[in-house]
Amino acid sequence: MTNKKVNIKDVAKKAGVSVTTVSMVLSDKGRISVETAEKVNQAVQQLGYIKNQSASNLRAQKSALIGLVLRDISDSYYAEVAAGLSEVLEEKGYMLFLAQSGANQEKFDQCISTLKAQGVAGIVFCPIRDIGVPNIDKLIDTDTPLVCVARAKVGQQVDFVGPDNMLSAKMATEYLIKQGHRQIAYVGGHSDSLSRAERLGGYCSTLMQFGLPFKPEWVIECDKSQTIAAEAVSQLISTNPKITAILCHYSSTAFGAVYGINRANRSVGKDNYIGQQVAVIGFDDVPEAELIQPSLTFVSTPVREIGRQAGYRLI
Amino acid sequence: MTNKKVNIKDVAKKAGVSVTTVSMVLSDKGRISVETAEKVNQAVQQLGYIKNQSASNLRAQKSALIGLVLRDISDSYYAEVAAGLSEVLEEKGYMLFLAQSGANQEKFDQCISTLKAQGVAGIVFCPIRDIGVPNIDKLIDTDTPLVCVARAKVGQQVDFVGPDNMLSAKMATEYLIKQGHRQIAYVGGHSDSLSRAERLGGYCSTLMQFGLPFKPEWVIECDKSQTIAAEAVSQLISTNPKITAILCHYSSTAFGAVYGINRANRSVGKDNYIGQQVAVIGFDDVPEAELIQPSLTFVSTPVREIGRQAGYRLI
DNA sequence: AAAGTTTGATAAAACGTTTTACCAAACTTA
DNA sequence: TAAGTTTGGTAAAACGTTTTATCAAACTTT
Repeated sequence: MTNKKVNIKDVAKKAGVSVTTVSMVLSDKGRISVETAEKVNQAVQQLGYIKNQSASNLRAQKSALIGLVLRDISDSYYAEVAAGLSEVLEEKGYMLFLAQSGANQEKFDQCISTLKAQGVAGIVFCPIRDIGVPNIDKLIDTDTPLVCVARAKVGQQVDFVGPDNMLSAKMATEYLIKQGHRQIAYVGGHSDSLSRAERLGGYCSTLMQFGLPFKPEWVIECDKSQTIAAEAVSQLISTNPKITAILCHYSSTAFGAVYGINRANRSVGKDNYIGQQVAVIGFDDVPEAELIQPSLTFVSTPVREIGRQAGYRLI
Repeated sequence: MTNKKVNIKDVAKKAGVSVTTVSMVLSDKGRISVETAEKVNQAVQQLGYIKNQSASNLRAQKSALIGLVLRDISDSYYAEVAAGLSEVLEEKGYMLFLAQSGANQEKFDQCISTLKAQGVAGIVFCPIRDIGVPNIDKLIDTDTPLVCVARAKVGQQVDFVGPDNMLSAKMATEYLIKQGHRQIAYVGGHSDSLSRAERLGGYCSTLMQFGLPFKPEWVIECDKSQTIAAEAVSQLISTNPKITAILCHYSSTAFGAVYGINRANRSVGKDNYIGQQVAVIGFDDVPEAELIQPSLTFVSTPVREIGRQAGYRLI
């Protein structure tokens, strides 16, 4: 039992044809008769031949590999992007390379570099917070197509796919207004967050569109943690009892808000009468959220679709 | 501006040395003087040389690539595994290939085949439900190291990494018994699920260990969905009012149980007095579960660690 | 100073494909 | 039948590395 890997030469010998012919049969190029094709395919089958992609890529100077760089695949947002991307790539016969950049610039660059060494045909990346414009520029001057996937628009330099934050904030705000709410707060996120800026834009413009005032003191910046959000919300509605609805930047902010609202002796709900209840709308996708906390509403982002779009964009 | 990619030959020319020397400097092999090393490194820097891995792999007949095959990366369990695996691989200089097999056998085989074509140094896979033993055998006869990651032990043929389902069920059961519970049910999962069998084993043996009877009618098989679980639990505790605790196979089963318990006019809680409250323990990791539903307890599985272990095992 | 050894470097052969250029045989056309 | 064209196929060069065998020069030992 020879353990040597079978290569195209072995197949050629077995089929009684030349290496060229085998290659052509396998890649469906050139002119070959049905009989020889049949012979070759049989030989392939019998020997269990698997083409060596490294050799193929080397010679053909191209590959069917796509690189994906993201901070952490266990983040459900990124995982969803990866799933969507993988779906369409697979369909087109591409393979996906996964690289986790963590939160630091150096590792990010290294990921890109490694991917290029692998000869990827394209790269999809999710920028880390503090990646500056110059750094992105550094990536661009290459011949590898790039697509940037992010939670907010990061610049004009790169092909970009992301959610329409402004639109979803508009929708959420409009929904609340149409329910009769007039005092709507926005809680959560950091002031340097682009997605927050975009959503605030949608929030703000919708208020104006309906002739409602925009009050800066109703916009609260706060950390992602539930407990901090709970505290912030509790304080907010205690000092501003007129508030009847809250837009929450993170899903965790929304869950925290539930506790904050209870702590302030109010209750969470969609009913606007008596000003007792406070409506909460969160952004982000929370699977089965309505079952876990029926009183919460979420504006979902089609994250998987974003991944798919990135794939299409690349091809 | 020549757009041709710079290769090792260019570097050699620029540094005024041979190709061999460059290769040796870059891979830290052979004997080279510090000065030449310096020259080479400078040339690399100046030209922005990136090694062509395809060529390298081809010649060296090996690669630093690891393939990961799983059903769906957006499943948080698998995503966590991927993250753990990626962490340790990165550390060791390996790269990760991601392949989604979906739920069908054919695609699974194709994934494996593609990965082999890429010349991966090893494969980590999560078997899909209906992959039979013969199929796994088919994979084994290769020279590519394999590690199987699963929610339950799938056979002895392959190197296996997975959670200790029996142990966690033992712990959960013991915990409940020590809280004073005597009537403990197990709800959720399918009878052909191995992880369920393992957990039931732990549940059952712990009952016996404490001299408690095992009642088959307290073990309910049911679908993953919350609504179905709610219905099943409601019925279970209505017909068996003595039950004071429920082990739930999926986290969704646990969330469903909450509704089922309420529907049966009981309440969820850890207190065992009066037999009014019913304790619920779920398996699986639910991030921030205690904040979402403080009354639920979960036995967590160190999924990321499993991914890491798979990585170590492979190297 | 002759013989051995170490050091630092190199030319050339591989690795397994794809592609280019070319060819004989079999048909078509004039 | 001579000249062209199509068909089915091949030999050999290339892709960019790594590795093997080899070598001159510079030291060490006798």
